[in-house]
Amino acid sequence: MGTITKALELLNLFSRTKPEIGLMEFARLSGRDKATVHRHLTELEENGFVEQHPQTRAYRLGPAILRLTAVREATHPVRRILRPIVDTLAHDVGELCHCSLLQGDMLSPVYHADPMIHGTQVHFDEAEMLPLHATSSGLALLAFSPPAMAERVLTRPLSAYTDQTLTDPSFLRSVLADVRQDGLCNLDQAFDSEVCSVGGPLFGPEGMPIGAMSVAVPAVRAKRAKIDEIRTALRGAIRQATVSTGGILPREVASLWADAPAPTPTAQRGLP
Amino acid sequence: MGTITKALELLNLFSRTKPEIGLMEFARLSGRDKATVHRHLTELEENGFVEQHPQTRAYRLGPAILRLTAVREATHPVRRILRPIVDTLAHDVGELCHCSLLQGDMLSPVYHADPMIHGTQVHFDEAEMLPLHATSSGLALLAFSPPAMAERVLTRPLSAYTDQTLTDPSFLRSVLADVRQDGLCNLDQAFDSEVCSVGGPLFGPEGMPIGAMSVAVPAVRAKRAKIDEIRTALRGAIRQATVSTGGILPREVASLWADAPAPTPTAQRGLP
DNA sequence: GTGGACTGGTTCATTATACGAACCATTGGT
DNA sequence: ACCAATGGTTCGTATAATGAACCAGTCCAC
Repeated sequence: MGTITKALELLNLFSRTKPEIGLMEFARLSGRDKATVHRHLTELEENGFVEQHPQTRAYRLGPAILRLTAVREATHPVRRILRPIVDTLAHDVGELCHCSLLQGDMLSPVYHADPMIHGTQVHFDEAEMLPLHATSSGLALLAFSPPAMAERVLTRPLSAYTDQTLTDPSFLRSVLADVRQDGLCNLDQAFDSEVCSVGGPLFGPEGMPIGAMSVAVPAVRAKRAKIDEIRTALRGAIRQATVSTGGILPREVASLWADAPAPTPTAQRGLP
Repeated sequence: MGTITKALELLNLFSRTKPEIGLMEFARLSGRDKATVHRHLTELEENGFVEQHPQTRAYRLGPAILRLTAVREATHPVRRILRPIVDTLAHDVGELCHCSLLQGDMLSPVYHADPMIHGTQVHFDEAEMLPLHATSSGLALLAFSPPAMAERVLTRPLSAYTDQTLTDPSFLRSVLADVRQDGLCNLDQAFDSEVCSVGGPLFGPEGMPIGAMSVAVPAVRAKRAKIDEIRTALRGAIRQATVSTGGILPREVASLWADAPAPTPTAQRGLP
């Protein structure tokens, strides 16, 4: 593993619940020597990726990432475009929605919205990368990815996050086949033991999946009717998100969802 | 220079006008060997800091920075808090406003707003780091920084961006003394040959300057009355920004601006 | 106050790793 | 068919990363 990766991995140790980390804690969490971590941190600090609290000497994420995000969003405003779509979806279905982009073999959260209208809420940490094999987002994405990629992911050791996580490659292959027939992926308590989710793929300009959008529901509220409502709304949101970000819905998916409503939920009224 | 810095510096080559960069161009711009750059880029890509366009093979900023920004903003929402303040200021004075955070010996832009009500507009690239000695933001910040920092910056070679950039350390020291008397810094065409700007410092929780906010005006519109209007509005915005981000206005500045209006511009009406 | 158990930070000999000239493989233009 | 680009890879060399041992400051119990 290269030095650059070692340094950048330190940044992944920050999270919503751990926004500041001291030197020794960094060393423990990363399993590396204190001196090494210190050199990496000072170099990250010189470049503004972390900053050090002058009193406590703890480190936190620095201003450089804000600048870089502004640059990316100025020319490639994925987050800005997805935000209102996710907000609307979350409001319409009354549950937590989030979208992520593919990063290597994981999903990197981009935005999430929680309508907060229920007492129980699904917890979502945008710092946490999501595995492909244990989330509805991930399986939805894998289903429409090149077969080589799915194989690469499925033939690796698959960690179980709950006792319902699917870790059998051959069974997962059959799940992917189902998802290809359907366009969406329903998953029960595979990543979080009290959460059911429905996810679908987002496509890029070449019709390749580049990310996913999904709705997460506390298992206790995941009745059939609710899930059906979510599936309808999600299809519309995904279509809108894909088109708005400059992607194209592959023919196979477009025909699958030919009867699906347009993004405006009013289209549903005509149905029996 | 360490390997980490070499890799992270590649990210600074992206800008609003150059959102995608190919391997050879990276090598030219960074002055490093093609093989080295390629290794750095692949390692950055593995960590999601850049992504590669599958067809053109050019690189652009990746999804990881979005995730990290979300983590920082969730626990330390400087940008989210500053945005409406800068928007309001830009609207009130009708000119481009921006705020930046200190990063080493440079300023890292965090947000800017352009009311776009005039034909001529000041150009602002959030990718570009700002020098301390040649901007009103930078001098405002230096004026209230520990003397050791100002000395460190002023005794280095000071590059001239225009023929009016101040590069004489002793003269700059006198400018800083004036700024300390006044709280704000006016600068004419020191960084951009057709732009005048007024800047002031933002303070952190220990009363130390952590950034700056400024208004940039095309030189042709920089009449005395306009500048006075800007100075008044800027003082209010800076006070509001400092307080809202959890900082404290040092006593010296608070007393300087004791007669300054509260953030709401209505306070001005009572003046003769 | 003294001792001990924590921190954050630094040094320097060892060794792993980053470097770059030279090398393919493709592409696009003439 | 050729040349001039580009992106990408290889491998011997030399540089830069590593970590055990070392300070120094802080906190707390006794």
